[in-house]
Amino acid sequence: MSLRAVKPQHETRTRILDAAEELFMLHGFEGTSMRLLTSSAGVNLAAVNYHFGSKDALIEALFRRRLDPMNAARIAELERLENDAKARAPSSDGRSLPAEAIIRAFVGQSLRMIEDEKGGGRNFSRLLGRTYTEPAKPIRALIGQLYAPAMERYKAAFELALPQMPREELVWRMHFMFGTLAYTLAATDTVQLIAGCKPEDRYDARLLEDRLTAFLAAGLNAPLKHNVRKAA
Amino acid sequence: MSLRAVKPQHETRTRILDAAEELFMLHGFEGTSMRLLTSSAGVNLAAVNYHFGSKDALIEALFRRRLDPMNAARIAELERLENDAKARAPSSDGRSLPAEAIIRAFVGQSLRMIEDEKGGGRNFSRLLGRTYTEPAKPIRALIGQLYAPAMERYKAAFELALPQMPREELVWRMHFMFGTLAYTLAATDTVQLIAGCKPEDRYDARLLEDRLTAFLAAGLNAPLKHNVRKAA
DNA sequence: GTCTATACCACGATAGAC
DNA sequence: GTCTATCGTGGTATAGAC
Repeated sequence: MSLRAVKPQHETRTRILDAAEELFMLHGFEGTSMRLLTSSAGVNLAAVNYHFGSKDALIEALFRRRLDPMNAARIAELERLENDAKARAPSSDGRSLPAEAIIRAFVGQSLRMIEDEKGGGRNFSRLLGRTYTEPAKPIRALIGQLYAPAMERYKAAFELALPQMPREELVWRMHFMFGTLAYTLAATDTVQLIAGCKPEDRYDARLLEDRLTAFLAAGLNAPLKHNVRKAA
Repeated sequence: MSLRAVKPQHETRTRILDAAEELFMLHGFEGTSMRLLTSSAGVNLAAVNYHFGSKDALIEALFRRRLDPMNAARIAELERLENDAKARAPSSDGRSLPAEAIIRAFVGQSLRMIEDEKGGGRNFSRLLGRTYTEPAKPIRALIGQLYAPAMERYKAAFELALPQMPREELVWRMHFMFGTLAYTLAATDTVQLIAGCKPEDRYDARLLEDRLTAFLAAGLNAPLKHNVRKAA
């Protein structure tokens, strides 16, 4: 057994990714200079270019590191719920779940990351929430691509849960839901628009999950107005 | 009577502001260089510094130009609704309005700007939606400050409309609502997370207002769960 | 007052020595 | 893997022309 300390694989890569997560969250992608980033990570200025190729490629690696496992967990959670429902009612024709359970499965994965690690997950959550509206098109495209598999599964689940809802209206309401989730993630340190709201405070992730799920489930199930029906 | 053409006051300022609105929307604040901005506006590189002082000061002027009238219109609209309600039921003790009417008054001001001008208002809408989660703290602080007067009035209106709701829950639900609005504004060209949604298409602002108002009103009026009651 | 030309330092990226 | 020098470009400041 060797006495030397375990040398983590790609330690430099990890140090860069962790520093990038925090600094991108604080100052944005363009607002974070490579000089600040590499000096914060304790690595050489050229290390990012060596390990990732460019600043953009670093950003991609940063999102893949967290988003791939997160969306895999989302899909696994949805399938677990569907299998449970099928086991409990084997005669039922579909794998239909209550819309609220689908919403909770989706948002829970994001919200739990807020209080997950000593800061890494929290930093990433805020960063992710902000990135839904990122101006740079390649980054938006990447996010869309990383979300696509989970998004398809959840969209199908919502269609099963709400067979009476026009498809176009469902798409809009899903759109609204992701907006609310994105803002909630980003807003752990965003504009204090509303007096009395202290978004800097420590969160009870479970309570926030309950609040957000209740809000979204009610919105998703809002009564259909006539003009909306006609447009669909 | 002079024959010379009317020389608009501060024409250079206006050209810079209009170009900045489009370029900041397309590439973000940090992603837009002063050299691109000034050449697009057809003005000298130093013109921004002369007329505004700095890039940050230009950003502030850009938001003030649209946001001050917009929030003034919001307050005026709310007061108009309240006076109408009072006139119709003079014996009523409060100026209480239905929550849905308050929501519509607020979001309508933003959504109508999407199809307002030949591009300026539309550009600004997207930019504004994205800026709620802007990383740069001075910009977030500015937005919060510009919204503050309208926000206070609308918060008071919601408190009148929903006297039974715990204050903390109301603040969270207002938070969710602004997130949804922000995302809806920004997402006219954002991530295509959901297959089948074509956010680039021309909007019917009135239809979008109906969809969004219905979603938000249902979320705001969502039933209160026991744990949320207890936390409040 | 308004605009132009130009200089200054920091940035991202890269090539090549170690 | 690391370090350094270097290139083109970024925001900013200012001197001076109109």
